[in-house]
Amino acid sequence: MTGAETADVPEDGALRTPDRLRRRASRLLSQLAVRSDRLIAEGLARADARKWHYAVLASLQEYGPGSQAELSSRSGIYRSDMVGVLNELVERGLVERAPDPDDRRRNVITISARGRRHLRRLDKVLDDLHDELLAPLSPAERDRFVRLLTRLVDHHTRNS
Amino acid sequence: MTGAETADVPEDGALRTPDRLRRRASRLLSQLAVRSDRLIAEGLARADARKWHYAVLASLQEYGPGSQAELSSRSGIYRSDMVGVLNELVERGLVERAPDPDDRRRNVITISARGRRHLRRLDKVLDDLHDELLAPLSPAERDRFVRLLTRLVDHHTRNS
DNA sequence: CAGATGTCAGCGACACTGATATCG
DNA sequence: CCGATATCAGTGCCGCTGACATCT
Repeated sequence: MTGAETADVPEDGALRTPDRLRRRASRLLSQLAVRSDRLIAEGLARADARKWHYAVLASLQEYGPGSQAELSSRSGIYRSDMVGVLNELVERGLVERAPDPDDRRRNVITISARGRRHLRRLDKVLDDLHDELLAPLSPAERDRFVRLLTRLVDHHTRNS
Repeated sequence: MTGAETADVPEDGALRTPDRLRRRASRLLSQLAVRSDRLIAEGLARADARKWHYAVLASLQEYGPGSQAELSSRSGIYRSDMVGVLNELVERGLVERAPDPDDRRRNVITISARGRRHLRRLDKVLDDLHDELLAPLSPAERDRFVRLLTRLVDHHTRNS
């Protein structure tokens, strides 16, 4: 039953199960990322938001107003995509976009009072969603998981 | 400097840094998944392969020949996308696609000798790529990481 | 002039849907 | 008739590229 004709399996003890396919970190990672993205996207959609909205609003509250290019590097959204996200946020009255008098190429983006309220709500929504995402893990495990993820992400972004 | 006007941060000790944005598991997850996908895709491309090739070949070797629908559920590729992947594999002589005499709706897919050789090579390539992916982690940490990922993926696929 | 900025149009990959013809 | 199968066309999202006009 367990594929007998191929014996190229080492005595590793770690990967001798027949599901080397399923145990590959890269596969697990992209599978989980897809589930996670969907979970988050659907949860935020119920609050009439997308994850980019949160990223921009959070970066505005934490680091203050800024040009679109600045917001772009803060939040990880491409300059090209920033435009559309800001259009949606302005439309909803969550941020204000005003031309910078000191540098007329730029727009200064500021979070509004309504935007701050919305952000607080999104933070709660996200807390709940992450509770759902990490449900099978204990608090300590969640912490370890986030720490491992952080180290990996840091490593792969430093080497750009 | 550390955002003073908002005090909705509990004394958790875990998330009191101003980068709640960056520490969100969902964000870390999708960021890392993107990096990982790219790393794997580029590595496999150098061996004239894609990750779907590996998935199909590995599932064929481990579970034996099968119809396209079977391969689809084994490997997680959608039936619709299976067609194209198999076209590429047949083109390269790595699998054989023959109509099933017992059920003329089906094709029976079989891995070829060349496919088995190719699979062994891909397994080595993937080992190296995962070494690169998980570089900052010790062997024990890699194991823990994979275990955590597995539990999360399992949880989110059981509840379909 | 080089370089930064905001904007727009488009690409390729991916997970997924829907329709269709064929067959059990 | 229902259900499964293989195939094809197409959608929406995402990270990313290229080009452009404007301004420093």
